[in-house]
Amino acid sequence: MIAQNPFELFRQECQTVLTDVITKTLPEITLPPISLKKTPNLDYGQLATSLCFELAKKLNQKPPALAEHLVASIDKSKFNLIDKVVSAGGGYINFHVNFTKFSALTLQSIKELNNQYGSVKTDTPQKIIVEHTSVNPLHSIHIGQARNPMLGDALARILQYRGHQVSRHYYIDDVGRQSSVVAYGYLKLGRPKPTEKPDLFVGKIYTVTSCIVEINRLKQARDKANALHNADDLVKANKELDEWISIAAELKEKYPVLFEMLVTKINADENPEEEINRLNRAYEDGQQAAKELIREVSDLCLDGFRATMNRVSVTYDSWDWESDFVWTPQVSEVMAKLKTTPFIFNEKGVLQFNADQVTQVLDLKDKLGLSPNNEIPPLTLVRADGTTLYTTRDIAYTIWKFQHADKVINVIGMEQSLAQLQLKLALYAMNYGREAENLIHFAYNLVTLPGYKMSSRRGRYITFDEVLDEAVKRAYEEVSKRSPMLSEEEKHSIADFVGLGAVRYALVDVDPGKPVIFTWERVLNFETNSAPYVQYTHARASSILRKATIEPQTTSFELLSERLEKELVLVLAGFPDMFIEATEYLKPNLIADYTNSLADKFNTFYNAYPVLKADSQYLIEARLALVKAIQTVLKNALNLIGVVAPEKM
RNA sequence: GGGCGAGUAGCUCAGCACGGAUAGAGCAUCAGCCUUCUAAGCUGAGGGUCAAGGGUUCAAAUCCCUUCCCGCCCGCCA
Repeated sequence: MIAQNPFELFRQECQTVLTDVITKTLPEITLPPISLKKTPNLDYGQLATSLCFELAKKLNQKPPALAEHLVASIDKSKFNLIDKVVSAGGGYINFHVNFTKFSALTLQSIKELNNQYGSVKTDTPQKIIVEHTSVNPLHSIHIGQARNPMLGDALARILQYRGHQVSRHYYIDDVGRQSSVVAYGYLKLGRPKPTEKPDLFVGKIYTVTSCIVEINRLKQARDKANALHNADDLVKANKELDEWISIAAELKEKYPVLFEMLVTKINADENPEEEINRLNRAYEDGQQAAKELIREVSDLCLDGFRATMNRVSVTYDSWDWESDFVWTPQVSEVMAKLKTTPFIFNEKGVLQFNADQVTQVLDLKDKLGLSPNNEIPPLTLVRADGTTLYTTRDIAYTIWKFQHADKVINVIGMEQSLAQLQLKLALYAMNYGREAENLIHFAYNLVTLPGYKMSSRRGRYITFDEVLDEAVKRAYEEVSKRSPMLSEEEKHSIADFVGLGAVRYALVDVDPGKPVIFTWERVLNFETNSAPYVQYTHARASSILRKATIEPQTTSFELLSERLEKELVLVLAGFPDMFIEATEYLKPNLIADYTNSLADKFNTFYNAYPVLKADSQYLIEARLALVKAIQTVLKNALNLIGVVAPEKM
């Protein structure tokens, strides 16, 4: 017999037995909702209900007596996966599984379903867009941004495994002023070919250009304030200028050649600021030269991003340019539609969206879980000069996404919560209620460096590539130390998946709501509770299977009678449950936790009992089947968070 | 001022949606285990007023209220 979710079968059986006995022995009460919880340990069975505590009061009985009474009245003839039901702990009813049958069911199911074990398919498959990463194409992806693709890719993987049709989208924000700044610098340099990894190359141009331009702008502001005798503005300008000049000194030292070149060329322009604004407007208008230029720089940067993400097996199905929504009528259509709603008002020539009014008119506060005194600030849609803002364009983009999907999950930092809420309310306002309800902001907290703030304008950040390089390097040292006999080729290949796995795991493992303070120690952990630990465990199981001279057999499961063996079977049987929870509640970190706890249990077992040298042929066969199942499940789970499950390491 | 997220062992974090049996891991510290299948491993020890106070309940780290503390957001930036 095979089951997609062995534990669920047991749960259903317990549920039926319990329901029957209550309706039979307590016909006078209406059947309460039955809650069966996993027990803290094997001694209490596998599932328990605390129902008697609640019923006892109603029935004016003591919980233990009630539990006894119910247990005594249970019809045992229906037991299949249930071994026994006992009352315990002053009122609990504990259900014990029949391990002979349950081990057989679980291990055979894993063997049979193999890489599909755990992938319990949803009854309601949907088309889902997961938008993630979406780093602006201005400089290399840094460690503070890398948490996003790690979470987004894990989400996409689990949703797909659940049977949804998932599409991974990258939104390229190329319309902002920043894109024009980098393109301007790139143009001044004569559109050079990158001499290094292209995103790194573009990043340097961006940092230096934006610094020079900023100093220029501030000098003008200072002179103006001086002329007008505006003391406040003068102080402000001077203060900012001081800061930028210190940044300039830093950059000049770091990239002397580039800096000199850009200073010379940019200062040759009468008004660099105006050049950039002109470029920006030309781009929004879709003028050919501007289009070619900005797309060219952006593409360079994106090539670099693709290379970086490729290293950690993250890929995308669609690259969506923000500019495409501006050049086509999509953004203007959204504006036209919004204007027909009563939620738009004009303030000094600026179009605003009254988000709060939407919550009132459509009575959404309660529905969206917003506090009644949470007054949502209005959103500016169109500037006085007629140009649109980021969130305005995002509305058009979101509507477009819903033309291709039933559900949209945006993996975006939680500092954008308000903007994401306003976006959702705009959908409601435009009568896109279904879309609004299926728009999910998957928020995560920031990654910061200890001691100082990561600053892209100072070019002061740790790139994701550096982190990956360092991880692989340290993994290599580790392999060389632990397995000096391996060939160089093998060492490098192991170092690669260990290092990259460690980083992926570390960024997915923590609750997304918690901030992560980046330390090398944290990300490059090779010990318990890390990808390398789980990978090592998988390799260890693989090693046993490789050395086995007999086949795993699925006949003598009653021999798996050690407590640890039973616990292992339970952990394996619980994989589908955990997977469903991780998917339905969008908690990829559960997967990482699960791999660790399975690895933990297996390693304890490994140290306590021999497999290949067990007492009897039958026991060897049964334990081999257990090891095989563990190997399969570890592999399936690791795959969901994009970590390689190696045969050897 | 308002909103959102967080506060659990010296440090990093699970557990909280759905209340339940002695609050769990790892790091660090200390003591052990490689002539049996991979020691990136295992065993054991110490370490907790679950931020504080109140409330609901047979039962609260978990639910409700108040307070404190930290981060983020409240732009004609993205």
